[in-house]
Order: sequence, then C-alpha cells, then structure tokens
Amino acid sequence: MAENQEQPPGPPPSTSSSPLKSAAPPPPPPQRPTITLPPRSSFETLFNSGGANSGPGFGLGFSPGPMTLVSSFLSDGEDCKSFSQLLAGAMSPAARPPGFPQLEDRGSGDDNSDFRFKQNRPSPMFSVPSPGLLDSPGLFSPGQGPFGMTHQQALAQVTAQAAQSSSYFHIPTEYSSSLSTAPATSLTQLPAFTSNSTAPQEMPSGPADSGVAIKESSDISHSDQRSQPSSFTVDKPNDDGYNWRKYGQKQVKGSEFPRSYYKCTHSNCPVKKKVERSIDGQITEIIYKGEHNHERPQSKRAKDSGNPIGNIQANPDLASQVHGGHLNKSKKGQESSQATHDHLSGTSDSEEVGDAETRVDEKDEDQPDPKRRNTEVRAEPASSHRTLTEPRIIVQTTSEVDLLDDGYRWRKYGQKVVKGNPYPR
DNA sequence: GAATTTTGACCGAAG
DNA sequence: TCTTCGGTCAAAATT
Repeated sequence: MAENQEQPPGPPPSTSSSPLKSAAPPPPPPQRPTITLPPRSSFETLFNSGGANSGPGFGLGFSPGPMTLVSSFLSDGEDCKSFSQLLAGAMSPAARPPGFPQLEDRGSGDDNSDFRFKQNRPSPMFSVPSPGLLDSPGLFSPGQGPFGMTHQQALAQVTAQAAQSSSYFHIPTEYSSSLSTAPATSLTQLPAFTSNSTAPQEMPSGPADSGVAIKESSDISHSDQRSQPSSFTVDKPNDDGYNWRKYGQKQVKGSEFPRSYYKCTHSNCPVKKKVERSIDGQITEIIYKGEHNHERPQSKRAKDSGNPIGNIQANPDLASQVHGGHLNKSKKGQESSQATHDHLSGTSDSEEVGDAETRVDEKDEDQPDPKRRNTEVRAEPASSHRTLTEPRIIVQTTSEVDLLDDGYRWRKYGQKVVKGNPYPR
C-alpha cells in the first residue's frame, strides 16, 4: 500500500495507456505534497498490533488513537511538511480539482488513457483511514468546499474521522475469539451488504450458500500482500470454500483489467462469477451470479490450518467480515447506504453506482428467461474512488421467481425464437 | 490421465 | 444491416 501511495504521480508515459507502463517510476513531482504512509500496513498492523494486549491473531488491541493515525501519515512523510501545509496543499483547489483524489494525478498531460486509474484509485492520503473520509461532509462538502474551514478545523475533522475510521479495524471480541472455532454458519450475517444497506436486495438464500461468498478476495493492498505471509494472500478466486473453474477471460472495454469467468465445478451447480483483477493480481470486482445448489465443500486448508486465517479463507462470511466485511463494516455500511440513498433519491451525480445498479438490475430482470430474476447487490464505496483494496462485490442471485410477478408491470414488446432454444423469447 | 487454465473463436444482445 | 461488446465454448496447453 505504501508503495502504491508512494508511487509518484507523475505523468504517464506519453504514448501508451498501458497500466504497466504507467507504473514505471516517473520523476518525482516537485511541489506536490506527499504523505508517505508507514511501512506497516493497516492489515499487518491489525494482526500484529496490540502486542501482549491483543488477542491471538487479530489485534484486539488495535485501536489506534486518532492522532496515531494522523501522525502516522505524517511521521514518515518525505517532505516533513506541517500538517497544515499538507492540508493546504492537498486541499488547495489550485492543486486539486474538486474531485480531490488526484494526489495520484498523472499530470496535466494525462490523457484519458488512464482515467480509470484516477477514477478508481484512492487518494493515498486518505485511503488508509477510510475512503469515507472522502465523503466527509466536513472536509469535502460541496456546499462548504474545502476552504470553508480553517486548517485547525480541518485537522479536527481529520482527527475525528480518523478516530471513526479506527473503529473499522476494531474486531469485536466475539469475532476474534471465534475466528478459529466458530462454524461457518455462526457467521452468516452479511455485514455491510445486508444490515446497513437499504437497497432492494435479495441475498442469496440457497441451501448451501446463503452467503454466496460475498468476499473472498484479499483486501490486502499491494505491499500488504507482499509483506504478509502467504497464508494471508488470497489470490485465487476459489478461496471462498467452493471450487471454481475458470472458463474464460476477456478484456472488457472500459476496464484496464481482464475479467475472468468462473464456474462452480460442482456438478449441476449454476453459479458463476466474474472476477476482475488488476495486473498485480488484486481483485477489483467480483460478480456472483446464481446460487449454489450444494453444500460448501470442505476446504482442505481450513481443515488443516490451525490459524484463523485458514478458517477465514474457507469461510467467506467470516472472510468478508475480517477482510472486508467487518473491517469495512461501518464504512461499507455508510457507503452502501449512501449509495443506496443516492440511488433511491436519484440526486447523486457523483458516481455511477446507483445508476449502474439500476441499469444492471433492470437489464437482468428483463432477461428473456422468465424464471430468471437477478438481483444485484453491490458493495461499493459511495465515493467514486473504489480502491484496489476494496474489490467491488456484486451478487446476482437467480431464483425461481416469476419475472412477471415481481410487483412491477411489464409490457411485452417482442418475441423471437432463439436459435438453439425451442422457446420463443 | 485427469483436472484446470489459457485463448481464440463464436454467438447473441444492443445500439 | 452493421458494428461493438460481453459472455461462453472448446481445443490446446499446462499443472
């Protein structure tokens, strides 16, 4: 993570839009305020912090004070500027357009080739505490604007937000103590996706996979993945306890990352999932479709592993709580509800989240197969800066519900006999 | 030899 | 009707 954030936001190579090339070390920007995060990652800290006070595996004592977080941003800063300076630099509209997350600005010469990079990458400065900071009405309220407050106020805001964000990383005792012992079924509630989101959603409720592996990917960022033991790195999309077979890969337009298509290898199991991952293997988006019609196969790793991580890997519900779900529970809850609110209110113009959901949902619900009804649940930061460490999770369930009996009124506008399908659409 | 992954081609939907 | 694009297939390659 730190590496990512330390990555100088210089202009991309002039002629290529390749993300690989864009990762090449550009010359350091001369005057941009940069904040170098401590080498210890949040995730690593999570597992190591607390020392004697922390529980096994997960740092029960991990609850850095707000100033710890704030100061951690500053302590290793290359420029050793004052916080006020940093704030001024980071928040200056002269240096930052309203979108703000342009600390990784590729420079004025940047063309659209890397727009996704800018769009999806978090601000290095604020990605660690929480992208929620980006949504802080105090810091970035469009109404007030970044200059509606003094630096002291901004500092207070950041401090408060950091304190709030620190709670994201606090794992309740019951979770941490049950990590190695709790059966999968004991943690079937889906944080963030169910408890806090008010969006119309239909969580998978199949016999075996009521949770539909909300998250199996590592939320560990780049440097985290490198620094963590291999058991921490969940780089295969089949670590949710189910067995998947990749049946395709495609470069999707609009995405710089290839999308992989997986099927559940269980016989007659219709579940598929699409995984988008970045070049370095980090999952940026997962879309589940369907429901497992079988029990989750026993994970060898889960059985063999004595450490809680093994169980986490085999337990997507738990993983979702530890990797993303609980760690991001509050955050994602906010984000999800925010997105939902924006979606429902139709007033948001900041992000395609709501609209995209609507589009996809309607599209899916309008699928020709009358028995198919897909509900998509996305957990995505309300801010438009989905991070690599927070892969977008989309769950599309397929249930045996009559499409035409979904409470809406549908008008048939066409029918066609599809080749290979005896039934007209 | 089986299971899995890779990859180019194909198909259908949508504009 | 044509083009584009996402999803899937299936043969080859790999594990």
